[in-house]
This record gives sequence, C-alpha cells and structure tokens, in this order.
Amino acid sequence: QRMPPKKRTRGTTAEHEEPAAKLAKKDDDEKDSSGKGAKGAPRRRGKPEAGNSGMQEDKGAAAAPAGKEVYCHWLMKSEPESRIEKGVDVKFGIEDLKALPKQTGCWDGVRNYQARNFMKDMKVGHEAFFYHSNCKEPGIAGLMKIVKEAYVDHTQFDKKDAHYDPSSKKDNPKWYMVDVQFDRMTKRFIPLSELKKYHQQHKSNGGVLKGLALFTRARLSVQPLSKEEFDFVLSLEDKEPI
DNA sequence: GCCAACGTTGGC
DNA sequence: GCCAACGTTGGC
Repeated sequence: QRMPPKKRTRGTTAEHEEPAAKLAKKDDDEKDSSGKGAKGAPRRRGKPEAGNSGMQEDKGAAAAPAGKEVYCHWLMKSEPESRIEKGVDVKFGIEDLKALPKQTGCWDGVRNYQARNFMKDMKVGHEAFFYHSNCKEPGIAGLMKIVKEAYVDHTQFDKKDAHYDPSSKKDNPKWYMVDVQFDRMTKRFIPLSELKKYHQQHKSNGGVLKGLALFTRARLSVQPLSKEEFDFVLSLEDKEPI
C-alpha cells in the first residue's frame, strides 16, 4: 500500500492550478486554498490501474510560454522495503511495478503540491528514473515511462488508505497521479553515494550535476531533470562505479 | 534508530 | 504576514 501519509491541510482549494514547472524557483505552488495547505508527503506507490493508456498528447503545448521551463525527464522516489504507515505497508519497489499487469501502475499517494504539479507537467512518453528511497541502498534502479497523464488520485478519498485526505472534496480533488510503465532496469544499480560524488565534484568544476534536484531539493519525491542531467546520469550505467 | 533539513501548522 | 513549534523525509 502506500506510503506516506500526512495530510491535513486546510480546506479547500482551488484547484488545479496549473501545472507548472517551475523550477528554478522554488516554491511551489499551489494556490490552493488558502494559504497553506499542503501537506507533505511525497511518494508514491503504484498499483495497477485500470484504465489507462491514454494517450493524450500534448498538443502544441510546447511552446514554452516564456518563463517556465519544460521538462521531459523525471526522477520518482518510492520505497522498496516494507514500512508500515497507518497500518498499511507502503513498500513499492521497481520489482513491484514490474510484477503488475502490463508492468503498469498508478503513482498515487503523492501529497506535496510541488511534486503534484510536476506530475501534472508530465506527458505520455516522458521517461523517469525509478529511485529507491529510505532503504539499505538508495539509488536509481531502473527506467519507466509515463503512459497516462495526470488524473485524480482516488486514494485521497479512501479512508483506509495511508494517504487519505479528509480535506479533499470529490468535486474539487486536490491530488493527482499519473500511470507509469516499467521500461527497463538500469544496466547496473546507480547508488545515491555515487551520484553524490559526482554532484560534489560538479559543484566545484561546474559539471552537469551541480544542481541536481536530488541534492538541491532532497525531500521532493517527484523531481525534474534537464536532458543533460538525465543523459549524464544514464551514462553512468556504462561506466565503472566510482 | 538517530537526527538534520525542511515543509506545514497555527498563534499572534 | 511572521515565525516558533511540530511533523515528515530520508540518508546514514
């Protein structure tokens, strides 16, 4: 089941705000409600999902409205080891995704506005790293693809769910999820410790990973990578571990 | 299991 | 709107 719970917020909200990708900025967003609001939990989980397959596409969207950057690469965290939260085991590792029908699941349980907004920016076909967190060996285990764009996370209305959010109303849902499909394992597990070494190094020499969100926004469970960051990280699978 | 970092809550 | 207290994330 799921993961982090947390919840509570205040009331209402406005809604969907936009997706946004902000990035460099930080903040997040949401305008939701009144001011405060968000909760915080991130993470995810997955499960089969029913529908799907969607394909929506974006249309021209792309045009970058000046100002906001558009990302096509992501890193999503999930816990591969059992941990009971509100009576439910939140374990969901890459092997669990792989075991689902069509190797596809919904990334529910995200209860952080910024992470949610990043999910709303995701388009079908985008690639994401499956990151194992809060476990013996944290790091990137594999790759997955976005196969369905953001839609209402039903677990926010489920009292039995670890991420139930009593403040969210059916007619104005706060939380969204995407469907992801297992793509492949990385050729080798890329440990956080190794990424950290590159990050340190790059902070000194201006390398690609100097601003990697994994280190600059450590608690964000859904985070964007630039194409350069994504390619660099992926290239590590063909190199010797440092 | 500890605990630093940081996001959220809620009084004022 | 500020900010102290509190709760969560997630590495170690």
